[in-house]
Amino acid sequence: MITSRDVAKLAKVSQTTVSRAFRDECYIHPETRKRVLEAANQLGYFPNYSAKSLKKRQSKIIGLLLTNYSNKFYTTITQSVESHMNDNGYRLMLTFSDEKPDKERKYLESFISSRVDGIIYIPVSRENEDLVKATEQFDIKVLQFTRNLYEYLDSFFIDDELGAYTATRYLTNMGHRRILIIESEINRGASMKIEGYRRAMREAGAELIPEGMLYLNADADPTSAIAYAASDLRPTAILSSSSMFTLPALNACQRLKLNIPEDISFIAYDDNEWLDFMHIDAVAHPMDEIGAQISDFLLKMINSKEDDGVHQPVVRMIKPHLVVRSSVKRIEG
Amino acid sequence: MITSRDVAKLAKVSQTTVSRAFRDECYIHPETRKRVLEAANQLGYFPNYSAKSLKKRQSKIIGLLLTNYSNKFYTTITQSVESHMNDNGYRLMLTFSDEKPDKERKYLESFISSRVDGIIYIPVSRENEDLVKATEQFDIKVLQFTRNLYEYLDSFFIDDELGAYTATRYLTNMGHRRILIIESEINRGASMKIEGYRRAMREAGAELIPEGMLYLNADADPTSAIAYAASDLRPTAILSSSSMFTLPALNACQRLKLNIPEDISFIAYDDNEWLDFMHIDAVAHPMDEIGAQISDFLLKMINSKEDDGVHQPVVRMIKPHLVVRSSVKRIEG
DNA sequence: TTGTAAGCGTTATCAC
DNA sequence: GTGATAACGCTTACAA
Repeated sequence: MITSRDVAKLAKVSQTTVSRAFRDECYIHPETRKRVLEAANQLGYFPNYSAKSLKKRQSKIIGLLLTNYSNKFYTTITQSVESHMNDNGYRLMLTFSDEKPDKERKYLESFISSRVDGIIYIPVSRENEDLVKATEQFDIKVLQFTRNLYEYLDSFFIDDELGAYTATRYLTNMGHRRILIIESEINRGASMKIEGYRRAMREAGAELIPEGMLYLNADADPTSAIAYAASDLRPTAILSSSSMFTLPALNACQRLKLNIPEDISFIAYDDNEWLDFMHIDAVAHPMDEIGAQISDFLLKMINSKEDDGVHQPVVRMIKPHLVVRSSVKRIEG
Repeated sequence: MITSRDVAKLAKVSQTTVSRAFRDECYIHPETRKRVLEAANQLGYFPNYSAKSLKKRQSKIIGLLLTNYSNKFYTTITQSVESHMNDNGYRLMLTFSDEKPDKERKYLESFISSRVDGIIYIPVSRENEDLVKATEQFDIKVLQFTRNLYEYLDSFFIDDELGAYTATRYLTNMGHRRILIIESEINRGASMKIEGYRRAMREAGAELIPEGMLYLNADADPTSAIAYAASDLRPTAILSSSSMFTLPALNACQRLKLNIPEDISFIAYDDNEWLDFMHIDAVAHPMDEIGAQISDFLLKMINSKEDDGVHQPVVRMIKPHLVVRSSVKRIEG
């Protein structure tokens, strides 16, 4: 294994000088640097980041802890974040909690032991709050993403209330009153999407019946559940507020022989290219921006050294927008 | 920053003993370990992986170098690989070359400096062969994925010849003779998919005309190009052999008012859930398996220490299969 | 079973 | 500008 010592020997300089040649902040004679770099190249020398991290007390690694990749949203953000982080000299460590607190725990521990400089993560439960607090000891900056579980952490998430409101509002404006919204069971009681839905419905003077809000978990057969609920309620429109349920909802419509938009209107949450192909309206997120914004924000946190005083958590809302295509029909009240 | 020394002090043992308590291979009295672990817990101690890596000369990191996330295939594999690697105590470093040799170079360098234990990667060009060769000096195991660019590297890829053959063969069996295959321009001249297509066509005694093979690059308007080609050739079936062109091809059919399968049959390469929804036949890959297989294979490479002698490269082909739905109509010869 | 001491490959500090 | 020397926080002999 070639080390800076070997390079030093060949270049006839001290090991310290080799180290200097590989950092641009340092005082070093241009010619010396050139000689060192040549020697390094000749020997096939690559600096050892572990040693560097150990000494500098910064790993130049960002930990990304997602739940899974079920959603195009996460994969797009991942790639964007990776690109931005890399542009700034950081490497990305990728993990998935799978919505399981014990996996979240394992990964947070792993991040701490890796001495990552920052963590972007989708919190699963407050079960691992001790670890979140422990990050502070190691000067690891943590950014909550998507969910706002810890009130004292900086947070970056989609304004789902607005997203669902915008979609529902569009439906009510088009004359719809019996709207079925589908949401994940996990979010029951704390769903901002349901809040947005309610607000729009109230504003339109539409009746808010419990049957209009369908909570589903992924394991049960969602298509059947939706078909059942739809044939019961006979809604004029469906708002699939989780990408997990969009295809099942579409399937349910197909099973009930309900054409979109003739027989039923449809809006999906989270846009993608095949929804575009099928001319289905969707609540979309400015993905390119989001990745850049999260990255910049975390990098700023990392580079600021305000260890003193109380930290006022920053909460940044990302505004989604409705992409109108042709899956919503205007109907008569 | 709490170190093993602090823990040692509190537990009234030597620092070595603390180190031992955190590894299960070592001789240590159960009670001592218990005392140490308690002390560690009390102090909020987390072992420092950089120090560990430096000393042990293994980072327990796997570098994953993909081109991008345009394809569901890669995201699924990523999650699967991450999961398997984590089960075996490895962390995943994720990067994207974006098909650019200079980015590939930068990431390979980064992996080497990180002293990753293994690399799974989609090679972009042989421009960075020096780095691929350099990995050997650092005992970094490299696994090519998807593409077989270096004949001396272990390799894991989809049998695209078979995939395209199977799809085309199915079409010819259903009576089709004028089949338009769409392939990426990058692969022109070296496309195994085109090979498979040709073989099936030959076997069916179908005429192989150049117009039947459409090479496209992503930047130009693929929908128009496909629509143009289709209205020219008037194929009875389309085989979109790259997921990049599936939606454009579908769009082209829509634009030409060609219904599937009544007016035109269709098979897509790379399956996904919305193709299922649209009842479109597709060449699918055993994704769950693939992630597990790649991971196991790389881990075996890492754990084997056959530094001696010449290494016989292992080439593993993954067999895709055709998922028949209802986008192919039987027609009369 | 436990402790001592050396060293992994860097960077930081301080001379010169 | 450059070089010696001491860490960084672990693991690995080797000794007790």
